[in-house]
Amino acid sequence: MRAMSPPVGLPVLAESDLVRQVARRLTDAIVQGRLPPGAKVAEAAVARELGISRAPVREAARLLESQGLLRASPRRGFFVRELSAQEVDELYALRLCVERHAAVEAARRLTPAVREALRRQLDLMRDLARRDDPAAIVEADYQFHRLICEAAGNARMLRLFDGLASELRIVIGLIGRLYDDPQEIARTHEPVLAAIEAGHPERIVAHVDHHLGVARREVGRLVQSLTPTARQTRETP
Amino acid sequence: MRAMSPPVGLPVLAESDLVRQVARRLTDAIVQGRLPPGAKVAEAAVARELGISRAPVREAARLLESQGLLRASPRRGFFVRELSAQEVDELYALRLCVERHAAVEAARRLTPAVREALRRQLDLMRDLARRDDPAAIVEADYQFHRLICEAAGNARMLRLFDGLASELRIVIGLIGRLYDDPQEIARTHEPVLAAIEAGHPERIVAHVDHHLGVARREVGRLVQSLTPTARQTRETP
DNA sequence: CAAGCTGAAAGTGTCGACAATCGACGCCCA
DNA sequence: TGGGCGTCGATTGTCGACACTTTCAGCTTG
Repeated sequence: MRAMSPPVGLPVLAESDLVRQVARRLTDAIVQGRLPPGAKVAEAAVARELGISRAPVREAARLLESQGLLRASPRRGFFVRELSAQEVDELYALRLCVERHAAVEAARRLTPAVREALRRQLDLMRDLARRDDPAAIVEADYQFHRLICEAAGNARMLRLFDGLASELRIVIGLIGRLYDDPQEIARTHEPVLAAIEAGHPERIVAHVDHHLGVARREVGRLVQSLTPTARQTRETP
Repeated sequence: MRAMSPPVGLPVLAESDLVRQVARRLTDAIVQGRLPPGAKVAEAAVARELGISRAPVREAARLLESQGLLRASPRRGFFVRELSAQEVDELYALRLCVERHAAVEAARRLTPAVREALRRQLDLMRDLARRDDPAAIVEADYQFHRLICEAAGNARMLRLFDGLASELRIVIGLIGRLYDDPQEIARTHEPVLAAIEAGHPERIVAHVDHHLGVARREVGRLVQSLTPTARQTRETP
């Protein structure tokens, strides 16, 4: 009988939600590149490895499928999604739509706390660039953009951004280093933040367009080079 | 080496994917308003009604959850998502981002076939408005916007639009008639199509903004009136 | 008479099992 | 020798079962 004792601290022991945990682990494995595009995600193997049954694994896989991280092939199982150069380009087009609006909106309701957070994030990126830690830089880059989306005050938009970012990470996780010059990442973010602080919508849009345009071309080029003519693993669409 | 016999017709027999079918039925029930916001979706009941086991129902429910149609409450089950006025507003803000870009892009690559399809859709809406069939008008309205997104040539964007539209239909299905004057719907679409045909980006954005702005305010007002102070069914977040 | 407690019923979270299907290996035959 | 075909193992799709939790109606109690 759960008396639900006084609302003291709550260690919150692992709640029974196995599905979330499995989804999380699979997501991590994908964005970290441990599960490369095209890799098969066998239910039984995952279940064995985690010491659980197949049911939660299947449900988690469905979740990731509708998030675009996995692809379900009936009677054949789940595979890590393979992104063509065109699909990557489409994702960047969507990011552009979203982040333009987010940046303008973030500027409109900019608070000192948010401005400070953005500046700190930019400092962090500069610092990481000096130390040349590619994985951490990608993460910090993502966080900077996420902060802007968060500051726009639209929860649904933030969820969308997270989804788009996850999908892009399928390929970004593969690319060792995004830019030849790590320092350049921080530099290309500076005008975006400056424009947001200045609060001129046209300039914000222009700088977001330019920044994402650079990333779009850069990633597009790298993805193109990753897929010379065809991939290694083939299956029917 | 697959000789892949001569490319004769393609019967494409129906796949046995129960999960998709269940997801489809639940989606239909929700957007048609047969499952109102806050309604409980009991796995066992659905499984019994469809004559199948609970496993496919659970997986379908997960799918709809990540699409925003259902909300999962651990140990309590799935419920049809309830949208606050603010959430509806956020969805419209996202639609604005997406459809602005889609309309401009659709204009850039407008083909005679697409132009013809858009005109026919507009005619259909005018026709339905004269007959005063609210449900059909909402459907035709949705199709018009979808055609524009499709014409933009970005598959990922189309998927996003479908998702946003589904979520909005949770509430739109509740509202008997969206506009006092049905004829007005067709009229507010005309300048959008005209701007796309003319191909001036600024005018396209302006008209899309105006059209969606009207819908946003209208739906927002109706949603507000649907939720006077609190809802009937309450549960912990 | 209202509020809290108690027990049972219903429902969820997870598991193991079974049939159907897919892919691959090896065999047979031209 | 090379290609088509049957068989076998492995995996998926689905099911029924069980333990635990939540819910609710009825009873007890202040």
